[in-house]
Amino acid sequence: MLTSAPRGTKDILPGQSRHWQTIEDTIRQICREYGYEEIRTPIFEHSEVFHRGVGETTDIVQKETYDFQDRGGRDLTLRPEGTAPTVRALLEHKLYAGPLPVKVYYIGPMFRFGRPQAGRLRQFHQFGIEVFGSASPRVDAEVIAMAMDFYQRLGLKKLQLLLNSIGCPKCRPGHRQALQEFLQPKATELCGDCQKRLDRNPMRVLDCKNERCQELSQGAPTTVGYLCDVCADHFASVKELLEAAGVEYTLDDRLVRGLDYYNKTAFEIVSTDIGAQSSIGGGGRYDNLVETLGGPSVPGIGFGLGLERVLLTMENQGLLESDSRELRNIFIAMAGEGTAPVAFGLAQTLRKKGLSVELDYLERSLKAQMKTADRFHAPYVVIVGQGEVERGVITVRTMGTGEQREIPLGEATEILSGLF
RNA sequence: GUGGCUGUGGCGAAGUGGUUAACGCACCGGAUUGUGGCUCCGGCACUCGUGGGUUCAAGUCCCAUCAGCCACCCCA
Repeated sequence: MLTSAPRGTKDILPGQSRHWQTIEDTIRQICREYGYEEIRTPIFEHSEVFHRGVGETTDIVQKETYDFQDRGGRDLTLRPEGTAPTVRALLEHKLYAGPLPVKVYYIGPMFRFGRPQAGRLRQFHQFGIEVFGSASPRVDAEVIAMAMDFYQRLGLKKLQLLLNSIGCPKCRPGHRQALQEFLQPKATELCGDCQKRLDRNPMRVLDCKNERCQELSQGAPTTVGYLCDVCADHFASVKELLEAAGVEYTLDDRLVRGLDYYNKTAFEIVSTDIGAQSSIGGGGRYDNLVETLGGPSVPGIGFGLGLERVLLTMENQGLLESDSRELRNIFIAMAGEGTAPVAFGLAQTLRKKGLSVELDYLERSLKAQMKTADRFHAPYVVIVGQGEVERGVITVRTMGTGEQREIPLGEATEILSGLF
């Protein structure tokens, strides 16, 4: 299949790349305003980074990673998410030893092996941020508010912010036990996956999509019901701060994120406009991840937003302009012997003045060149004809009105750049 | 990994097993002399995803395979 991109990957063609650029511009802008600096990590890491970071029991690690060995026999993995690599970099460069908190963002491709469908690719892109070194609920609130601000700037509508707290290692055992006791009697009726989860990670039963499991877990003990004082206070503060910032949220006591490293605050943003994969972003606090990866005890929190899903939502909400062609300021048409050097030279000087200038590369008829100029929506066309060249002038045609006038070649640069 | 639907020119889309595979859009060229947008005329398919098979004959039937789409699992 030499002529098709690998399954689950997509070329971003010129008509689309414009939209990516506007999203990226928005990202850079918002990060500047919130005080986040970019970090760029490799797209592959030693496999252990993800196995230990994301969690061995996680679906992502168990069946979705792109693992390979390089020629030196190293076990490597294409990154399926951005947090673990960021933490690795934090440790490697001891960023935690500098001023805290450390606030970074990243944009880039992620890789997960799964069947492609609407809003799901094997190579997709995420915009994520991470904050290290503060356990304060202020950071939780800022991170969440920033995510919502980002969507808002792009014009996304009808989004829902789901919020939950899944507690910490102190309060989780209590909840875990209560949950297991609640589910145990019904164990045989749960789906296969959940029967395994019951033992390993019973929380996950709560957000199982299986209808029967949903019914069975009705009324089950929730994480918020078992929060320790510290976690409860923390959660209350996060909510209070969000309200103060005017960020609307929906409490969802079944929201349990799929990555093992989360604790306390967990959130997810969903859109109803992109098919079955409704989540367009999510994140949470991970106060133990840095330690898990062999570093000091440094609290962290962050989010990861799926850019394809953002784009999909924008598309389905009619937020993308359909006109895909870049505009040109000036098109230079030429016809006849000896006109090419004049046209070419003029194009260069105009470009150096900052104008977007197009000219004919196919040696086509003047008529064809005019058509091309029209397609570029060039407001002005410069016609360099043999007669003009001999007289030391060029013709400038205003496409909107069809008016033409001749100007001396020597003054062309000044006059033309003065039009913009 | 599982399931459903689909696969004809750059795109969209016809095509009851049997001559030269419609049409639309896009693209290219032309409609007297160097000029756009409208109109008109013309041009543009030696693998009908690929490989097998059935048949006198297959784009049209069967199988396999690949790919796309959608859904499940899970997630962004």
